[in-house]
Amino acid sequence: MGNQKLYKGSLQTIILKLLEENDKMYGYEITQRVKELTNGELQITEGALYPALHKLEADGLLDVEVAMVDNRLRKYYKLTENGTKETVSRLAEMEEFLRTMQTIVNPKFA
Amino acid sequence: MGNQKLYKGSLQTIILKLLEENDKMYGYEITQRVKELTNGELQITEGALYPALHKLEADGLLDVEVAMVDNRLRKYYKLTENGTKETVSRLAEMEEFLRTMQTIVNPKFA
DNA sequence: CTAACATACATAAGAAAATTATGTATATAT
DNA sequence: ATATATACATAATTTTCTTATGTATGTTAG
Repeated sequence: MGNQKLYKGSLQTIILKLLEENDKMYGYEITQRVKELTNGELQITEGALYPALHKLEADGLLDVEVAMVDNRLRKYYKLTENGTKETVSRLAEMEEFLRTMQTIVNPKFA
Repeated sequence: MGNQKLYKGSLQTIILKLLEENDKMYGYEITQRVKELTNGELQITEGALYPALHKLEADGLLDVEVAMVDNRLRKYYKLTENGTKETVSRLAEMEEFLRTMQTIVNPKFA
């Protein structure tokens, strides 16, 4: 993903959040949406993205559905029931984390 | 450190920030201050802390000064000139990261 | 008085999650 | 004809942590 190591550990949560909003998305689409959302700040690399998607699928949080569009392969991912539950708790953890980090780096606004 | 992988990548920045505020601190003190600041949310482990301090020192961002207090060894760390500069840019990156993550997980409040 | 807990350092083995590089293939624009 | 975009993938390596272990002293509770 991006250049900074700070994002390490948050990729799965980002993917889950996007799928919560968009019902189904394919890998390349996710990279583009993130780039767009963050004004280019965060560039998810393929070497990080695809293994992450495969892991989420293996863990039963995502289902995959293959499609051919314009003669190109696409793998659409969507949240499973379990994935939807897990997304809620991952987002809660993320918000807790963000609050905690704010407290540390900017105690005045905590 | 804590149990969540979200903190991965942020330990160095946390250490630098505390040293910016406190002039000089020793390892154990850092773990306690962080625990205190975060109401126990973030527990920095020794296996993460000491290698991080050694790396910051090796990179020329920290100076170390050994002391004996109550018959126990303490290694006081403080920012070098370079460390002070680096802290400013690391904190800027951290705030950018926090804003970006907020944008992603909570678009309404971006 | 002794066992647990706190203080204070350290390192080594292993796991997790990325980066970087590479590979395949099609479509479009210069 | 070449570069760029779309779309997937994996392998080698690096970074950063977790977990476990080791040394040593001081304090507190049963």
